[in-house]
Amino acid sequence: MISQALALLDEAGPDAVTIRAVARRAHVSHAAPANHFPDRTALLTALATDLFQMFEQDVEQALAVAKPSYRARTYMEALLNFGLDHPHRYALMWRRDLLDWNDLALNTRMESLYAGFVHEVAILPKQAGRDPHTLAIALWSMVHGYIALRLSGVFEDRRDEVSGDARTTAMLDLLLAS
Amino acid sequence: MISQALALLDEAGPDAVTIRAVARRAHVSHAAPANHFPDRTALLTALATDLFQMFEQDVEQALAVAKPSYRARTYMEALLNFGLDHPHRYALMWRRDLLDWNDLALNTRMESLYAGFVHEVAILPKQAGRDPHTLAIALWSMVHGYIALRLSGVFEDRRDEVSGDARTTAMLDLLLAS
DNA sequence: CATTCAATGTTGTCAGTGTCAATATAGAAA
DNA sequence: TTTCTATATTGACACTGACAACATTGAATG
Repeated sequence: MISQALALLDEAGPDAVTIRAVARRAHVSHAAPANHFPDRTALLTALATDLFQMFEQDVEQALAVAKPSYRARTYMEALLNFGLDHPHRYALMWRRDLLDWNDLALNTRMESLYAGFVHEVAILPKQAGRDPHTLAIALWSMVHGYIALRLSGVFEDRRDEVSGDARTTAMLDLLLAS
Repeated sequence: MISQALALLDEAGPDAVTIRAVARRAHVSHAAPANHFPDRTALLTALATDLFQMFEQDVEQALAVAKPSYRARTYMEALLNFGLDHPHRYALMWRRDLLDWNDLALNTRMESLYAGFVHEVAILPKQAGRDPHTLAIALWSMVHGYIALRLSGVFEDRRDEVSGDARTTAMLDLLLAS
């Protein structure tokens, strides 16, 4: 069920992940999914939970080969890569109206992801007296906002791919330097 | 038509702004809106265009009474206030799947808004040799990301309203200081 | 004033959707 | 062999966006 939902998501975005479309793709009647997920929100929530888990694996993999002084930065670059490589997945993961934000499994994944990032930020050097949460939120916000705006197409006609990545690097430099 | 759509948007979010609901609210048959908007996307695009215009007026008003050295910051605070005060409006304005991103009127509004911000950033002091676009994108991304994450409810249970605003201030300080 | 015609509104229909109810089936547990 | 739980199916309902056919209205034109 979820694997078919993921395929639909990648192909045509969250809107295309309909119960009936998933059922068709699984060669099953339109009401069969109801036995596994009470409603569409539950299906999408389960899918998003898996996506958070997949992303966390990406991060762990990237951190494993990262220089000790670049761990926070590696974290952000992993987020950036995930978002730009899988726009539909990224979009779904933050769509409050489509997910059950009170779901335990989903919350656990999100907390774990965020806690990992805060930890990397907290062990950054030159943290003298500064609240790591504030810095973590600022950094996360910037990366999230940049991905969201790029996926919205806002920056699309203002620069090409290559210079965009260069700008991203410059942005991270800017904030981390401070 | 649009005023009813706005009312529905504020009450129950973008999903509630359906052609038929707008028609019902206007005491008109379900197909009447088709004479003014070819499809739902066109209706939502027109609504979003108006929202961008309304936001620009907010900004102008705020800038009119802002200290000369705080103009860029005022801009960002206006964005933040708009997003947090009108979550549904803000959400619609960046929903690529619901709007016609090639619409001329919408693009004009967005360009104008962005150009105004880049201008304020460009005239900031201590700009020595730095690309104002990079700084503008970084700042805009951070504010946008922060709003998006707060509206997603990610930060919800991590701090209360007041300290959240304090944190926002701290974030802006952080980035502008650099 | 009468006619024309473009703008706008109405009714009816279609396929697609989420959700529910009633029913069927299969397979493990007893 | 029987029972019962998990799962699948069929059918229905209300809702949606979209289209087609038709009605109304009112201003411009002769």
